[in-house]
Amino acid sequence: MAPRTLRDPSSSHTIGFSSSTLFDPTSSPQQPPSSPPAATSTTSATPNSLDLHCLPPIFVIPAHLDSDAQDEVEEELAASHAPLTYSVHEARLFVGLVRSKKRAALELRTRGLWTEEVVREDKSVQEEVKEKVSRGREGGSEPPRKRVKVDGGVAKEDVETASETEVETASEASETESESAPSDHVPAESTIEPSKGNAEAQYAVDGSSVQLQPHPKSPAEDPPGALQFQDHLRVISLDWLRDSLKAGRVMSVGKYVVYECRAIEKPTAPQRQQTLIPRQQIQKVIPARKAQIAAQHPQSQRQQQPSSSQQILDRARADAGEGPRVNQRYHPRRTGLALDVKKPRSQLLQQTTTPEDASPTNADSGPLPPPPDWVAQHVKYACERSTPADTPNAAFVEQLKRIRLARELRDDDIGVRAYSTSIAAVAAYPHEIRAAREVLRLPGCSEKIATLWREFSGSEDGTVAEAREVDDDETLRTLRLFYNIWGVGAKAARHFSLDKGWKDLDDAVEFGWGQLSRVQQIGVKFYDEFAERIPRSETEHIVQVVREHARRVCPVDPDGIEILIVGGYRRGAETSGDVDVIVSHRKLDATMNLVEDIVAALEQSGYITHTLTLSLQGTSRGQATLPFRSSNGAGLGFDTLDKALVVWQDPEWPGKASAAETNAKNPNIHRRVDIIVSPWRTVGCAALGWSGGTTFQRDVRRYAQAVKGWKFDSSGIRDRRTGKVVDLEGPDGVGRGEGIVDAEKKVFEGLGLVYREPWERCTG
DNA sequence: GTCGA
DNA sequence: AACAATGCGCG
DNA sequence: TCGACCGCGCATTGTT
Repeated sequence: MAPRTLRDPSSSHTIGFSSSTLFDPTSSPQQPPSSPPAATSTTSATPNSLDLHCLPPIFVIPAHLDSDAQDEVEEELAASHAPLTYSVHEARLFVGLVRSKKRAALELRTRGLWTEEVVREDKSVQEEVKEKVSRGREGGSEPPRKRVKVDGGVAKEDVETASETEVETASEASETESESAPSDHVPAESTIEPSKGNAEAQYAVDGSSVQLQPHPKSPAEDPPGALQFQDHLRVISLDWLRDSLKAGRVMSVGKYVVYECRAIEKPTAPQRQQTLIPRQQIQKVIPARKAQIAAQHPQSQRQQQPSSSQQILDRARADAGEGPRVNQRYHPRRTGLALDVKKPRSQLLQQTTTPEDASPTNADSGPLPPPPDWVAQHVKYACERSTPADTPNAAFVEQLKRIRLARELRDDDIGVRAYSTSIAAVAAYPHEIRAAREVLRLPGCSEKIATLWREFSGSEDGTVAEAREVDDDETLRTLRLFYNIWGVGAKAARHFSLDKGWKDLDDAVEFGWGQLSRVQQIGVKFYDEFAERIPRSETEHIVQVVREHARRVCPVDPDGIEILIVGGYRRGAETSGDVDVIVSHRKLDATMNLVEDIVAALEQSGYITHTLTLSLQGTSRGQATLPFRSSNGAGLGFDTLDKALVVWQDPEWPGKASAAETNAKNPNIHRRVDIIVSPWRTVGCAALGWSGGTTFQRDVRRYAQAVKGWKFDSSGIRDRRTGKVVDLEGPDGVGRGEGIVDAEKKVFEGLGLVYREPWERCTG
């Protein structure tokens, strides 16, 4: 980690517009303060002689003003008889500590005032374009702008600021601080709070508009009172007030204008023909509008309600109508039609082996492959069938997954569940689907999925419109960006994007760093690194390190430590998004408090850089239930797992030694590692519970519920009625000579399920 | 979106 | 301060 | 036609 000089992270001056900075001409809010913020409040001492009564209604933007400073500003204005207003809608002039258009628009927007920039006519389009280009060059808006790397990216411009941000993030994140930072400044408590200032400082630094902004264009400055542009709103820098006070006269606002705009409708559902206007063109013409347009755009998602749901269904029907011969068979209307074809269909289901119905259909037909048993028998739980990773229908599954992602981003849990079911079924189907009929007989796949398949199979490029939206729709792209932050779910992503109007990670860092939770900050910090896939070899290495540390902290019987790598790795994936590893030990008490010890040891040796969450419920309850267990004869303690979700970075790298002087930083990618500690008694449940794909897991639970009346969890099984523990692994777990996988097999067996190899649990 | 009571 | 509700992650 | 759709622990936020 880069060395850094720190200024007091908790100092408010980066944000604070304190009285002293107000009147200090040298101090610019985005620079390290030239004077401490504390000190004297000159405010009331200066009775001013300005007369601002003929100004349009003024609104003071409170952002970055502590309440004192805000009061002060308002007092000054009031003393000058300025028409202060507290309604954004009434105001025509806005003053505040705002340095960029983007920021200005955001400030107004978050107060319910949506705007679009107005460009003075003396500004040619050419200039616009030029400006855009130069802005782009500056990094203000280039597209793949890799991140927000809270550290690296900014460091170029302002090492101090950037590295400070870096430090904040790190320190906040770490009760378990173990960065190689030589400076041990951090009181671990320095949580989230201070960093807001840093984010702000950083923003000011890279805010491209800083230099560009104050284009003193219109040389014909409007005198303060003259409003040639009645409907225009102007956001002006607080410097205007400061300078006016200093000069003792009302300065023309012209050169202080940060953002000139007009109010527009909050873009809501009804603005749906907007789709017709290619967004890119808008951007080309009026680049400065970009931010607003983007911010407005979110709502346009509604526009696809008619176009996607309804229309597609309609189209589906029409589509189905096109193929008259097979129409009804393909699209039983669930009510009547299904019955109409019921006979032929059930027949078909049972003996598709025979090419009986080969004749009727069109090109994509032919004898259908024999349906697997689970299809014929409508086996609906994914845990009852084999779902290998490689499916002949991968391309279609991919489309379905995109649609599911769109549902996730729209916070449609049920839709997500529905598509997951369909995906799992399609993924389990061993033949390349050649007819919609085949889709229809899959459990969890009905009209909609069949329709999608038709669209898919009929398309040039093997895609469907609804799936393309995830990439094409700007709203969804933005949502996805935020959703991909660890610790940000659908709710928060929508909040950031739709409510706050943030458009990219920079916005989150610049405008909302302080509103992010601790783990979200970590998630942002390592956004790019967490997105990197982990090859199997690295997973193995990481687990080896975990094993060594587990042994180290288990001195009584280090050889008794047993490890199983689960998650995607166990399912055979070439790469994983994270590393999941189960640690167990045959001795019951050996696993007690083991997570904490392992985590502590790994922090100690520098592998764990952050702890995202630590679950200790198992251990604490384990202790409590021990007596309970013995007294309760049959009943075993019901331990949940202890687990640690951590950020991992290998502290060793080639050339580390020589890097000491050069301040080279650890190039190893930060990884997400989940360490699960399970008591031996339930280690089979843990293995089962951590090895399958999501849908496989859900279906294990649904199956256990529906078929057995049990409540399955990766830490054990209970009977729903009696609440008693169901022990499938033996009172002390599997015995000598048997391992974790044996325990897992017993659980399958006890559940009445055929054992599925891990690579048969790839339900997506 | 699908299934089943 | 204690508790409840919500959001999120895990597979 | 209408409800159910995994189950758990932690962290944060809201309520009293």
